[in-house]
Amino acid sequence: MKLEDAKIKYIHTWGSLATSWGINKTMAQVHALLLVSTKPLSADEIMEALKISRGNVNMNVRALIDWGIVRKEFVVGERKEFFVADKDIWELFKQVTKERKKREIEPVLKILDELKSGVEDNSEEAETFKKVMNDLSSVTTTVNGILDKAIKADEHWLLSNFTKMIKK
Amino acid sequence: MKLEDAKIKYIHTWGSLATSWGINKTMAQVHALLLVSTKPLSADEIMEALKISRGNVNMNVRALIDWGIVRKEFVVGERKEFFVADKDIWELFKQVTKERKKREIEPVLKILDELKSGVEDNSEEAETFKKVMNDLSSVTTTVNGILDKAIKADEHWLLSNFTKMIKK
DNA sequence: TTTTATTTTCAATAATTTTTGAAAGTTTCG
DNA sequence: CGAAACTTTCAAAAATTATTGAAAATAAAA
Repeated sequence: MKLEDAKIKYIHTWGSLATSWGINKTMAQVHALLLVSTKPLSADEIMEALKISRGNVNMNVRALIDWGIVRKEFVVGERKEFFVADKDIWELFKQVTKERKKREIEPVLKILDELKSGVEDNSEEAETFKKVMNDLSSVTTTVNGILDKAIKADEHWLLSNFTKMIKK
Repeated sequence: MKLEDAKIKYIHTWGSLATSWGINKTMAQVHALLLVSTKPLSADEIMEALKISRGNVNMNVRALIDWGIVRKEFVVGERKEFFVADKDIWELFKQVTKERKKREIEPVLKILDELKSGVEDNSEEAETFKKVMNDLSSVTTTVNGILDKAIKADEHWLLSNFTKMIKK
């Protein structure tokens, strides 16, 4: 396969992966483009490469910066802004996990905790409900804690712990 | 809080959580409704509770059955079908993980593997690309393996391993 | 300061996804 | 078998989400 075709295939794949996880397709594609680029890219270059508008590039680049997975890079002799994505994939994974945890897990956990304790009723039915809320909260808290640990870990840690687990 | 209000709040919360993870809102709400119901529900009851059409109920209930988290239950003296969701939340978590892994992780892993080995080019640029694909594949494979382990585990296992990890 | 380059915003538009509802299909019962 | 009860399908409509593009804002250069 030709390098350019492989890059395009990767960018497409990343776009659909994002869609299936509730993330904007273009946002993922801009990130993918930067990730496989050997040099910082300007808004114009991103527009050209992905055939999207300036406004779209701007919004998605800002979102990526907000997620902490893309940053501005100054290029000598250039007035416009250039962007890069770090190539450390383990860091990328941790950062994405951290953001999703903050945005999409923790607020739900908060509501579950309210629900498990906020119902006064003591009927059989209410107890069943509270049990379900409690179990949802418990599993979610456990997963959340594991993700926390992963966020702080280095890749080697994860791999070695994983290997130990497997062997048990 | 009144039990009915708490149920409604939970159903709404689950719907938006689903949306943010790329899952149909109604599908999640039907599941949430069944999860907090103390008895099997018919299509008519689901329509009434969520104020949605028969077609919508049918499609989403089928999808939930396909995901393995809802099943039909026969009710004596009734001709129509009734549905239930198992209340074992750890099992639910494992089943959802299993399905998402199969649907949304493994196909991507396959493509990454093609990309990391399918580029003939040996330029500096091509090597950078292959390195990125390789790292993506490696992190994804590790995570996939951990999920595999979780799917096979019981809740106690996860909790105890997690506790051990934390202490290190 | 004025001009020019560049970035940002956001209302309008387009694309995508979800839902409806009625017709067709199926199953059960008399 | 034929009718009634129930389920499924899917084209059209509605709702949601994403994108455009031009005007406004900002920043740098002259």
